[in-house]
Amino acid sequence: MQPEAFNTSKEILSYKDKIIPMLKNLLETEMKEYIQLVSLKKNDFLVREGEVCHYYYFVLEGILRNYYIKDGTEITTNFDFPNDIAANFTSLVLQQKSIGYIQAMTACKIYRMKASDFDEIKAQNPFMQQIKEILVSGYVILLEERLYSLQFCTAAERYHFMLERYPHFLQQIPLTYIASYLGISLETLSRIRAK
Amino acid sequence: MQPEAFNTSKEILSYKDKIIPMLKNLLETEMKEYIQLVSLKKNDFLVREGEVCHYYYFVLEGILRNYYIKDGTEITTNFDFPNDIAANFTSLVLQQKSIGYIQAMTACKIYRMKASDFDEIKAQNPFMQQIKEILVSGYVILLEERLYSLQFCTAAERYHFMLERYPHFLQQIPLTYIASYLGISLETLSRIRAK
DNA sequence: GGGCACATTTGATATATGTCAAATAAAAGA
DNA sequence: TCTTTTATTTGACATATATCAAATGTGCCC
Repeated sequence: MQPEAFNTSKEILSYKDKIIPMLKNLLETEMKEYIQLVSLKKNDFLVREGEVCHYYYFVLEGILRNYYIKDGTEITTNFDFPNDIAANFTSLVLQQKSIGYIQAMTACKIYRMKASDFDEIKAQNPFMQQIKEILVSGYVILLEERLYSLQFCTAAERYHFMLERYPHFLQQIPLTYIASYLGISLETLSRIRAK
Repeated sequence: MQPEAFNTSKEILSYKDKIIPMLKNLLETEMKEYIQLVSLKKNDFLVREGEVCHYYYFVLEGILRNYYIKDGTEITTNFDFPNDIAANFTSLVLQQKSIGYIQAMTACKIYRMKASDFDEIKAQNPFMQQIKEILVSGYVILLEERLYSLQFCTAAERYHFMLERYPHFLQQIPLTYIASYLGISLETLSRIRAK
C-alpha cells in the first residue's frame, strides 16, 4: 500500500488489477470498518432507479448489468465484471436520484465503501487520492471510447470493436443485452454475427 | 481561494463559473509562473493529431472545436466556450498521442497550465485537488449525458436536447459542425429543423 | 427423456437516416 | 453595389437498421 504502487500517468489502464488487492490490504488495517462485503443472488439489485447511490462497489465475483428504462424498454449501459468498479457515477457525485438500475446477472460478491468514507480516508491518505483519480480516469477513458464508437461507427464496427476489447462479454452475456449495449436491435446483432 | 468555496457534491454543475476567477486569484500569488496566457487567431490549433497534450486549457474568450478525422471526414466531438476546460483528456492522462484536434473557431484567449505543474500544486494545495475533482466530475457527467443521448435517442431527440441544454451552440456554430457533433448528416439536421 | 421457457436466427417489410445533386440563402470580398 | 464563396435547404433515391412475425435452437426442470 505504498504510494509508489502506481505510476499515475501510465498504469491507469491496468488499475483494475490493483484495486482489489489494495482493498484487501485495507481490510488488515483499522480502516476495515469502512469496507463491507455484500453478497447478491442472481437478479438482486445493487442500485435501483430513484435511489441515491452512496457507495463505490468493487466487484470480487460475478457479473452485473447497468441499465435504465426508456419508454418501457430496458437499455443496457454497462456490464461490471470482477475487478470492475460498479457505481452510478452521476448519482454518486451529484447526490441525485439514480435514473438507472444495477442488477446482478449472476451471484456476486462485492466490497462496498461509502463515498463519504472514501473521501474521509482520502483526506488522510494520499494514496487513496491517487486511487480515486485512477478510478475516475479509467472511467473517463472508457466513456470516451464508447462515445466515439457510438458517434462514428456502424453497428458492425461497434460489434467488432467490442469483440476485440471485451471478448469476455460474448462468453457470459446474452445477446439481447449485448445488442442493447451496442445500441442496436437483437436481430441486427444476429445478422452481423452471421456475417 | 478558501476550501469552503465549493461544496463538492452539489456545485459541480456550476463549477465552470468558478474556475476562471480562481485562476485569476492564482495569478496574484507566486503560482503565477505556472499559468500562461495563450492567444489564438481563428483557425489556429491548440492541439493537433499525433501530439501529446501536456496542458489544461481554460477558455477565457472565444470558441474552440474538438474534432478528429475518420476516413477523411472531420468528426466533431465537442465545443469549448468561455469558462470551459479544453483538453484532450485521454492524451493528457495517458500521455499518449492525441487522436484529435482542438482548433479555434474564433479568436481566443486561453489560460494554460501544465498538467504536471497542476499536479505539483495540487500536492501542496488541497483546494487544487478539489478543483481537479470537480473538473473531472463535470466532464464525466457531460460524457455520460452525451453517451446516453447517442445510444438511445433519435436524431430529432438529440437535436432538441442540445437546444435545451446548450442553446448558445446554435447561435454561434455552423450547422455542419452541429450535425457532426450530433452524429447526423447536415441534410437530416436541416430537415429536423424544418420540423 | 419430454416438455417448456428462453435465446437466437431468419424472413419480409417499414422507417430513419445517409448520399448525391441541385436550388436558395446568407455572408464576405472587391 | 455586384460578385463570389460559403451555408443551408430541398428533392430523389439508396441504405442501414428497426420492427414484426415466425422458425429454430438450447438449456433446464420434473
